[in-house]
Amino acid sequence: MNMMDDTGSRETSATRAAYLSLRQMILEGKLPAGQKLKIEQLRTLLDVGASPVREALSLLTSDMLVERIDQRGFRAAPASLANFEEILTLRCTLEDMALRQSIARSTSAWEENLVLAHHRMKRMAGTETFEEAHKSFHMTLLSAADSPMLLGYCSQLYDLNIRYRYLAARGPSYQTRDVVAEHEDIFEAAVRGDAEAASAALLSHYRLTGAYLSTQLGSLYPQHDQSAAPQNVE
Amino acid sequence: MNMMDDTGSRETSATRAAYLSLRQMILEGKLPAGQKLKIEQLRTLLDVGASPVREALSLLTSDMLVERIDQRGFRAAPASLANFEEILTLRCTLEDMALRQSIARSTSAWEENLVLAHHRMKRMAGTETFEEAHKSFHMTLLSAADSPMLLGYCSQLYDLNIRYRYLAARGPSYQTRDVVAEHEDIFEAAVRGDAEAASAALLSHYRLTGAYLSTQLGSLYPQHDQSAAPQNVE
DNA sequence: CTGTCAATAAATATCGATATTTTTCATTGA
DNA sequence: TCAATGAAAAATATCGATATTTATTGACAG
Repeated sequence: MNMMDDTGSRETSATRAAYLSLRQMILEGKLPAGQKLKIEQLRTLLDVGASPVREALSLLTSDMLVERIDQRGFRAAPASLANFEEILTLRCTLEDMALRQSIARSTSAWEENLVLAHHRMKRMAGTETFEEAHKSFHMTLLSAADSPMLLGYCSQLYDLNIRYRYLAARGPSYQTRDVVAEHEDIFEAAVRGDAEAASAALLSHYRLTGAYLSTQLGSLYPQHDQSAAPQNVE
Repeated sequence: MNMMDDTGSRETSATRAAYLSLRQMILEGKLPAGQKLKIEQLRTLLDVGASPVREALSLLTSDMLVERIDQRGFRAAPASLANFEEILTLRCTLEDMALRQSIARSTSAWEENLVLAHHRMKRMAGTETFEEAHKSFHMTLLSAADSPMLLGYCSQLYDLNIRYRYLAARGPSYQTRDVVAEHEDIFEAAVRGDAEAASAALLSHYRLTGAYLSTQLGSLYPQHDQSAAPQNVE
């Protein structure tokens, strides 16, 4: 006897809850890049046992958001200008590939999903859920590609990029480019089935944002490049 | 009071040991694709507690060798012809990219490493450590590319591919192609600094092996795609 | 027969308590 | 003064014991 006295929801494991919280905190920079992540500290912060925390951190390793150092704990993955640029390059290559596949396999269901995702993103502009809708739009673009691993990489890289957006937001000024029009271009070309134009618009979108972020980040990272990100254990 | 009566060695954490063992077992097919991985079973098999096992499995999730289903445990990642082909495609794209970068940034140290890796691989032909030397050769080829994440993906995909080689080895016949000459071609072109030729040779190498594996696998997977087999062995 | 439901069995998830490292920091001997 | 050293403190890793959840089975009603 005991049970769900928590207000209605419940339903997830402690590990999953910890995973989602930690992930969000890292993406938003509440847990700064490179910072040591102490179990005991997180344990009390999230109010769960040590096991779920450890497991959540292990899981976050898959996302390259956390690094594990054998026998000496975990830390939030470091950030650097070089890492950001690598992410940008990889995204351009992989999303280009995925987008072309997706357009080539376009179906009416996909088209409809895309229309919806685009509409919702515009609707959400400025609100808290914009970030979510924005990712949804970009992933929907790619979703007709029949290649789960490729889509997984794209999703992962997208998230890694978010972290840099939050980081850049702390820099000097804020952007003023017409992102809405850029999305419109991508959207139109995709629905039209024009892979060439869609890809060009998408890459341009990323590169413009990338250039902007780079300058912002440049003022945060003088020039010390340091030890980038050795990802795989082993 | 207590202590290391284990014969001298020791030195790694239980989690790491479990990680390496499980990884090897999955790659070699001793833990068949799709199979449920029960904690208790593995706990006794590896002779460690449940925590290291769980953590190792979480870690293997990063490598896409294990799937985690919330609240109902882990299982070895399923295998399918479609998955194999996806891996092949991604490898071709990513290794092509990495190889070109690597050759573009070629240094004499890299050249020397490559000569060594190639020599060792030839030396090891037929022995137990060939697999290791073979991977080392391929990764050395790419190693001058200054892109840790890209190399991480390549390494991961390489490993996923190994699993299919083991699977295919159970199929009807065994290959008779001149793999040594193919490696020689790649090697020569790379040292010569001819990115175009090296890339062509590398992709051809992968596609030939891929075509061979596909036919072998075709006879193992009639046409049913996936959903795995929730079977228990023992 | 056949599908539903409750009781039981099995497995997963989580906690709390140690054992083992790593880190820190003051001390000592050149 | 400064490096080497060695406890003490802090943190990680691991175990063993439960709580929870999912899977199984068999009885019973339709």
